[in-house]
Amino acid sequence: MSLFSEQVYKIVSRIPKGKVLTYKQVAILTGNPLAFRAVGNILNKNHNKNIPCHRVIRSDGKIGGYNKGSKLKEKILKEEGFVK
DNA sequence: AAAGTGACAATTA
DNA sequence: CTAATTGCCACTT
Repeated sequence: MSLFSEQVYKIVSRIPKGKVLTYKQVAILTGNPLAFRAVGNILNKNHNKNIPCHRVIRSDGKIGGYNKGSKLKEKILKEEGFVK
């Protein structure tokens, strides 16, 4: 575990239900606005169930991916009432 | 230790 | 407007 990943986990886990953050936003909150690339990488390698990684989407408004299947991610977002 | 990978983003054509 | 290219970071091998 590195400081960066730790920050990412902390922030993502703090995302309230019904809300979503973009990878860029998360990167900014971690303190590295240019590490949006790494944010996705962290969430991808570490599929922690304590962390709602499905609340993180692309800045383009696209779903992006999901360690359990991007299909499920999209489903969850719709279930939680998030609409782009 | 060095090179490669990826759930991205912004720019250019 | 959409499609393709380049740059970036941290992690994995």
